[in-house]
Amino acid sequence: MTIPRAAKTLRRTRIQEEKEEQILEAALDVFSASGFRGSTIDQIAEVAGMSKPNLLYYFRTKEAMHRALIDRVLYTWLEPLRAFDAEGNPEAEIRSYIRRKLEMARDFPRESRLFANEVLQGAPHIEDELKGPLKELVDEKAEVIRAWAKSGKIVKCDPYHLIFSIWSTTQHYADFDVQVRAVLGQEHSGEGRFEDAARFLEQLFIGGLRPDPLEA
Amino acid sequence: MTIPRAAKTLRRTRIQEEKEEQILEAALDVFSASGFRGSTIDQIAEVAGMSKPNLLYYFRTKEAMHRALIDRVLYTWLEPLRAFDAEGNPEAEIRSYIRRKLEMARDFPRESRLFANEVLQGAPHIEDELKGPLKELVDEKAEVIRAWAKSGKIVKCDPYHLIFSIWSTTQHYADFDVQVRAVLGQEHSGEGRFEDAARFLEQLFIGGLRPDPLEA
DNA sequence: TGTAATGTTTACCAATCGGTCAAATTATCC
DNA sequence: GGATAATTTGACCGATTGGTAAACATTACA
Repeated sequence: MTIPRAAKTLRRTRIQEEKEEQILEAALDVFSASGFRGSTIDQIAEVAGMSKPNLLYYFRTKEAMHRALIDRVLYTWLEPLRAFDAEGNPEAEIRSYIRRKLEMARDFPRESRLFANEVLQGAPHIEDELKGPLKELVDEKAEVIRAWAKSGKIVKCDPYHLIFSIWSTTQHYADFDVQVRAVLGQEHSGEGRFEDAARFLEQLFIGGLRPDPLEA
Repeated sequence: MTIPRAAKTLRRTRIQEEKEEQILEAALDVFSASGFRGSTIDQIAEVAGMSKPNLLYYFRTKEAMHRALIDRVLYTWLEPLRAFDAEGNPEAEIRSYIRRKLEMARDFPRESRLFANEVLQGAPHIEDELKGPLKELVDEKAEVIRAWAKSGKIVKCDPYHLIFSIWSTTQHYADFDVQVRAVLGQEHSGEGRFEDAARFLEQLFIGGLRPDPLEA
């Protein structure tokens, strides 16, 4: 009798690697475009170019596919924030954080939308990740920012809301891409909008965080 | 033979008003939480407290319900931007725009999520509204901002990206509420977070848009 | 090369989907 | 109060949903 599920095998074969990769790629396409509830296994199967039971051979359920996808993407997604360096120059750190986040919005919009869909619908599948690893990382970086503010390197401000504002402004260009393009019109919808956005956001945040000269 | 659809009657009865109201209220609950594809008529019927065929007596299709809901909410949603006054003081106008948008995120999060879901998933049902009325309104207000920048009342910047950044930072507190609360932790998840956000955002935007003293 | 494990597919299932129908119930108005 | 229009519902429809069973095909490896 054969062991019916790839998950139960101990060593992963070459085919397993390839097919799981192929499936997660398709799943990213579909989940990011329709959210968990709005996506169907059939859609993913079609995009992946294989039969539905074949998908379910590699991932027992729709939830398992979604979870595997999230696990795979989450670590990478937090990389820019992790790179935030306490020792660095505040202005340069914030500038490069904005730039990195904007690059991710441009180059990995599906990943951004995957999380956006999930969080927007109440984060039923990633609540633990938000309250655990994400919160810990943000707490750590918020402490860095707080120290910068205290020492007068940047203006006194709430570090959490600063981080939220960088997240929201940058991810906006991935998550609300259709709206951004609709408003900018055809003539400004080229990739140049990311450079314009970078210029504006750097100006906004650098100017808005410049330490108050009266305090010192 | 009775006319089978309420939509075909010329005068709306009291019952029609009430039930349509009741349905749209339930539809807002469900659509904002799961997006169009992820929502079902049965869910809406249950929330509305009536049978599915009864819903379909007032709105022939799921799409019709969604459309009616969007039409009803869109105008109100754009009210704060419409109130943006060219004659006013730039700093005060921007400050009050931020405040109004934040109030809406706090008081009408479902409306915010309704649009967020829709836009996030490619805006298949509101593309026309985005490219038409929304774009026109934004174009008009962008011109106002551009004039302020030109006359040195605020720093020279791209007005469209300024508007995007106000939208994204404020709506973030509605659309990503779960994430905001998870990161802030239980102790800072009271309604005070909206005041903290308002304080930070006003500081950021007022500081970031202050005209460069070197130019004048 | 044989064979056991791995991978793939066709056919299918019960549950749920959006939506219809006709019958039953309720409100309106003379 | 009775006729007529408006409203409500249970039963139902075909299509789609997530997922299964089992036969079939392929691969890896001795």
